[in-house]
Amino acid sequence: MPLHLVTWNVNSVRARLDNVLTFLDEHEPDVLCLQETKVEDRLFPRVPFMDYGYTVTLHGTKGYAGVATISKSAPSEIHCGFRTAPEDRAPRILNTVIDGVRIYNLYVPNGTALDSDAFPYKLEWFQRLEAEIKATCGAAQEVIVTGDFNIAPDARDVWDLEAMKDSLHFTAEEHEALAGLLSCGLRDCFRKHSEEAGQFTWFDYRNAAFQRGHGLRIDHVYATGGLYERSSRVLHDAEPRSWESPSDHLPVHAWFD
DNA sequence: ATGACACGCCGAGCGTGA
Repeated sequence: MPLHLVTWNVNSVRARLDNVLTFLDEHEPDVLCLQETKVEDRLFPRVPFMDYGYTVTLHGTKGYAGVATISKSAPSEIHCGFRTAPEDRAPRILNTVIDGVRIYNLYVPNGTALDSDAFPYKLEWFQRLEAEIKATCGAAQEVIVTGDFNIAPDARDVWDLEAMKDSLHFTAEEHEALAGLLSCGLRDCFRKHSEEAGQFTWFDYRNAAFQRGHGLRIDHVYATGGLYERSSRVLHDAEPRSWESPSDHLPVHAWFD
């Protein structure tokens, strides 16, 4: 069964509602994984999504972080956050099974600054997720892990290598944490189709970064073996960036045959 | 570049993002 999945950090679903609905109407993906919804579940604008025929699955809180998985088929299984205690300090993980595929929709902690306590939290967060996903990946079920990873994997994924060296989103510790998470057989669908450098998914609002091509590739789609083989195309969609009041992230499409 | 820009927050600057 073919699958068209999109991941998009929308930087507030309410501030971006018109953009998101326009996008949904235009592309009709099977699954839309949103991050940074910045709204508690009872105030999420579910109705317009339901009017488009989608099921809305939420894990949010007031004002910051938050994830939502919008899907044509209703999930057969839903887990919010880590599956083992203690609870995460923010809503960042929505783990659903949709049409037989387990989909982890992630908003990875930013890390804030290397000398802040948010940085070790980011690294520990990856270790917890790795332990959880390793228990799943071994099973027969195919897995997609997608979302805003807040890590640029390698030199091709940053606009200024010198400036990014040893800085947040591009440290050896973060690269190790990401490698650990992926070591159970998750592979980068974008890199299946392109070795090109400078293909970014995030551009700072400041300093005309988008116009200058100053960005990072931090929004990713990873898949296990069978699904990775079925990955036919990945697209960083620049069109919504030209709309009024855009998100600082592009939506990333992933098609599976 | 301690910069910029944008979000939500019981309402004005501030924390946060990347």
